[in-house]
Amino acid sequence: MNSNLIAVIGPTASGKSDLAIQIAQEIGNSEIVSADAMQLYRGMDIGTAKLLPPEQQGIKHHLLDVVEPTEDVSAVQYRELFDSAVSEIRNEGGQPIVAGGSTLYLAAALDEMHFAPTDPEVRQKLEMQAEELGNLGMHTLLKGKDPAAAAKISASNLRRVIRALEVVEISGKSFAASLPEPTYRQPTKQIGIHVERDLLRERIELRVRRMWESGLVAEVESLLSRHPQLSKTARVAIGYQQAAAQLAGELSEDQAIAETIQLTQRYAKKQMTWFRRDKRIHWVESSKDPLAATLDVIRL
RNA sequence: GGCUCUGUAGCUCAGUUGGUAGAGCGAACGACUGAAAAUCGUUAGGUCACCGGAUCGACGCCGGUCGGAGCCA
Repeated sequence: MNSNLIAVIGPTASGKSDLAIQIAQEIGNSEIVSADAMQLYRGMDIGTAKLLPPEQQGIKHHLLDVVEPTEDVSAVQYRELFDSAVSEIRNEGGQPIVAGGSTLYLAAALDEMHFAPTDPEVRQKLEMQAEELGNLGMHTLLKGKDPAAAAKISASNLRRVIRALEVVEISGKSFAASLPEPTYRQPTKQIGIHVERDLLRERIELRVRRMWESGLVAEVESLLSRHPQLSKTARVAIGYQQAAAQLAGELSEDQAIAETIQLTQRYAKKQMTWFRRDKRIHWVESSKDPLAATLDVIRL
């Protein structure tokens, strides 16, 4: 058909996984590459809405269950995983279909992004320094070393201030605090699934309730018994924090579910804010035969 | 029936001795370059339950009406 990379993106619960499978079945000879920060983790299935093998309809899926939940995966590491998955598929003459909603991972995988290097020691040093100097002190420090970055980053956003200082210290160069116009690394068709707001809210609520019915709490219990210390990323997975709080008796089941629904709604909204900026995305309406609309875009 | 407490933003609540109101959460919008399901910013919401009174002036004082909660009969 063509050699374009196909990417299905959209907010949580918009139906990316299903649409990706349908596209794969329609096109044939296709494999799916997940772009989901949490589905990377082994043992985190229910709460990440991961498709289990029987649900994968015989379509091969990549980048599910590839790291332990005690590990962090940076955007650059994700890109490496992504590149090897894509070339593996291409080497066999297959069509890769990307599906996922982790915005920074998608950008790293699909776009030209030049990430400055990182150094755990430098960062740790800065984090300790931040405890003494506070947000304002760190921001002042950044102003001295990299005024351009300081002007773009709010003093209250300590995380980004520290990262900027880290980059300046390691590379001696200014931290690029603004996102560039995105450019694909290779020819790509991005399909965005748009779901009408109220409908998405309902879907999220339903999905979260089903997670509890399907045993998310038990999954979290067993996950934590194997890995008491989850990685920084895995630890903050929506639903997992709440199920853990329920296990600890800090939240009732109703509260845990309600909080998870709430956080998921906010997450979906944040994803949409990010995606809206990308004018290259071809949006398809979830309620209007998205598969047909997608095939039209792909065949263009 | 009596006594006490209570009615302020969608929700939970702050509001000093009277000068027409704030926070957190939520919502909408946005930023985002090695943690991204992260981190952070902006904005919009209130005839302060209702009616009357005293006062130059009431969310705040007085009286009443209607809702809540608790205790005692």
